[in-house]
Amino acid sequence: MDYKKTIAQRIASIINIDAKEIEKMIEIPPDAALGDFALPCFKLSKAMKKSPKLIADELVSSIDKEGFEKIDSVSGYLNFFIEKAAFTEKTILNIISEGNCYGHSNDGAGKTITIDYSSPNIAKPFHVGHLYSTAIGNSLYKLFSSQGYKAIGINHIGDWGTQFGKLITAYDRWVDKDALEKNPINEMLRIYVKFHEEAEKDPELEDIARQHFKALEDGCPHETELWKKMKDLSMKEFNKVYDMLGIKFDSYAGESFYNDKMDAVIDELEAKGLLTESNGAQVVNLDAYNMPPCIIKKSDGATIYATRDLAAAIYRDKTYHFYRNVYVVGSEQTLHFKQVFTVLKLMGYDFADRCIHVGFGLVKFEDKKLSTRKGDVIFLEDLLNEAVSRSRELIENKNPNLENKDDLAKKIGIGAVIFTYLKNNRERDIIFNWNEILNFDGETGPYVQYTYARGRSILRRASQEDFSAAPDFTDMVTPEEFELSKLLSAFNNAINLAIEKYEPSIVTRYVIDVAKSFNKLYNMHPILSCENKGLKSARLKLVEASTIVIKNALSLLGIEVVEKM
RNA sequence: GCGUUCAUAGCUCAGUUGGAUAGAGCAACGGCCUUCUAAGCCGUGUGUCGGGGGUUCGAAUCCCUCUGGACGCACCA
Repeated sequence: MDYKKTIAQRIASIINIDAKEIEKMIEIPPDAALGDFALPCFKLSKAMKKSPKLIADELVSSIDKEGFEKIDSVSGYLNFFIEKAAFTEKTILNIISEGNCYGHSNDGAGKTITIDYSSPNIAKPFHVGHLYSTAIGNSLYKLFSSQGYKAIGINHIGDWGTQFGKLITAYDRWVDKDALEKNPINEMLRIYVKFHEEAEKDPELEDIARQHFKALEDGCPHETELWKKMKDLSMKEFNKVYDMLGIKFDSYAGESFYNDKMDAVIDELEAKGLLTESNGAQVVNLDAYNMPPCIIKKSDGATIYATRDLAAAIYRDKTYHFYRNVYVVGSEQTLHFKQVFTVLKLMGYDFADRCIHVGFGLVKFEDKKLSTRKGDVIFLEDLLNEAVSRSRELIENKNPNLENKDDLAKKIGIGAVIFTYLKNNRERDIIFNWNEILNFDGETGPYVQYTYARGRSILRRASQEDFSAAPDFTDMVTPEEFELSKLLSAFNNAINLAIEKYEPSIVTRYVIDVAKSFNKLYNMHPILSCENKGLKSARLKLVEASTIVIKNALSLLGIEVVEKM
């Protein structure tokens, strides 16, 4: 039964206020001792011209109490206590029958969501900053998919732009071809950093770089060949990281993919009278929107990222007919996306309103920013490897007899890193700290995985016992059992909120709560040695339901579970 | 200077969209493994919710203002 709805209907039948209005007012008390649901009567006070306390008192005496243990009136609040056994039984059995699909729905059937995430730049290292977009985007992909949306994961690879002019300039002068063979990203990073050092002394290099990029756009063979080579080498490296993370995309259409689609966009802007010339560049003036102009074509005739983003948005609309077009890109680009969406709107594209920029904070060191240009970066691969070897060490320490230790270490270590990235509000900056990210105690990925493994261990033992009894929930009334069941039943709320706010951390927080609640119960109430047969069986069901929810929730975050650890 | 955004315990952060005594984790200290995995559980302490106004029966949450930080502000992405 949907308690909020039921309560609202019963109250609506007594007083003359719409049930939906009442439903919105119902809340969950801060302390379970106060009740499971509550209706604050302060808002009703004005309309009914009575004191909140009197309203609550009158409702208590007249409301239908079926399905509730008791209903209290406490200082203006109407507090509802639901019948525990009936609730836990229904919740738990429902979760088990839905299994891997628990939490899923068809709410988004027929709607397509394009999600642009990860999008690293070719010829640059995939560093710890890139994981933010990658992890958030991947989780959103799974969240939307779980609700029946058709999600399209797009890796908008940064394989075009002025940086290639710089790289080609640097390649021509300083590349070490042996080093490039052995460790392509390192060598490309080295010459990219050297370019910026040299350009400080000799600004002419910047001009040469721009010329090379223009030549690339015009299809000159030398530039094109080098571009291809660097792209192939980079993609190989990126795919190594995606394999470690277990992430795949539906499309790798990067910036270069739109190279032949930009002229049409520029023509269209021209035809719609939106282009003006300013200091030799072609721009769309956005004064009316209190924004700087959006540059479409630079004064040297080359395009810029805004042009490519316009072409990409139009392409995605035509190709996917999206319901939402989501960009998981750092918050520092907020203005850029506002400009692009506004230009789309000015072009007459209504889908502009369905384009969403999902921003997130910076990953930085304690004292400074990560900077590819200066070479101040930590490779994500190094972080992941470090996390894996740390968890491998812990396994050796704590449980050396486990099988497949390497595989376990990988799932735990990488899961820990992803979990950390998805734990907090995405708008927050992440201050990169090795000790913190490699700490596996407390509210961490390993904690949740450990909880799952504990639950699975109990279920394994139970299945080996010669035990069978029909589950009987009538005695399942302790606060721990009831609280855990309530949490498990709230999985969908967490998912829906996460989707509404494009915020995976809501699911991360939720699964931490489930794990905490489970561990508390685990320590207080024996399960396998429970003497009441019916209750033991019911508790086993609760354990099973808990493992299902943990597994499904972690899966929405892109994290795997382990059976033992 | 303009714009966006943030400020909650020593540190890192939650806070269910305005509700009941503001909560976790880490760090510190103490307790719990001959009983289901101690990567766990239990206990102990700390707050002018950045300051000041306002709206409201009621504000960490909404509005204004000040202070401090982050990010952005046309030919990088």
